[in-house]
Amino acid sequence: MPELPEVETTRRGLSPHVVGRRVADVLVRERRLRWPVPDDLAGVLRGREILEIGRRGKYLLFRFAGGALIVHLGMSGSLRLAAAGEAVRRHDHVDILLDQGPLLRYHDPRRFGAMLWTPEPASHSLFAALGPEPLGEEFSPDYLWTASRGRRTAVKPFLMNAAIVVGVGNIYASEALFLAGVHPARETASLEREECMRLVAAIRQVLSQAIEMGGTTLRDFVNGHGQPGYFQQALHAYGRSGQSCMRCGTAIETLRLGQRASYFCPVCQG
DNA sequence: AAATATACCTGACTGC
DNA sequence: TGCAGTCAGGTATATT
Repeated sequence: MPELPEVETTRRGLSPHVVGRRVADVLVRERRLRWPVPDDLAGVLRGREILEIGRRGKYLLFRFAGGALIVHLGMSGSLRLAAAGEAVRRHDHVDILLDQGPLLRYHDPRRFGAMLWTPEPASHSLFAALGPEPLGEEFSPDYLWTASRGRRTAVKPFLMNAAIVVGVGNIYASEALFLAGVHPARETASLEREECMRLVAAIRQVLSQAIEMGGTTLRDFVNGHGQPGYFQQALHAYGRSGQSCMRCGTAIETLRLGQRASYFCPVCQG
């Protein structure tokens, strides 16, 4: 599923191929994403030069003079380079044709993603309430400790709350809690400073390593070149219910928190 | 104010 | 073989 590492992998893969190029046209085959794709998107983008691809949390920002194209991959989305004339597959919802070379093809079976235009990305409402970037300086043990005071919820949904820290979804929350040795159902307010330190370090480590390995591909994700990631080979907890813990050998257990499956080792995360 | 539930959507899988 | 039901999950929005 596209969490921060998958979005960053896409950004890095696409940037060298599209920055500096102009949009020739936009072809929308299916506009029913999370929100409707703007019906004048082709008119807005045509002729504009892509200056940069940025990222905020799990949002990609294609920056142009005078605005930005916001792209979210949802749960099953991917954005990749395709050769002109390459066969269109089911769920290839949008093509962004460039002035030369391959085109950008947006594919999203579950259509939980989004493609929006904004003239003012800095003040867009989608970004207004987002917490700090997990790989940035602001996300520190002190920050997490302060943010966790008075919170009665379980720590796993707390870490998945984008207002606390962006980019951490179900897979990496499970992995970070395993690495930090913290039980996913632990009450957030009871976290000690030492545990906040371990959690910040674990989140940074698991996200960084996943980016290096090109993200996690469970089913749908492919990078900007259409290739899967391979961090799924490095997962310690996620999806390993009943299998032995890689640290102590105990069977990995699962429980549901906030309607989401959570995987943990009952001994290492006791 | 924070916590929880709901809606959106398709494909893979399970059980009858 | 088919069909109904369940689950997966990011995040905005509604409800408690």
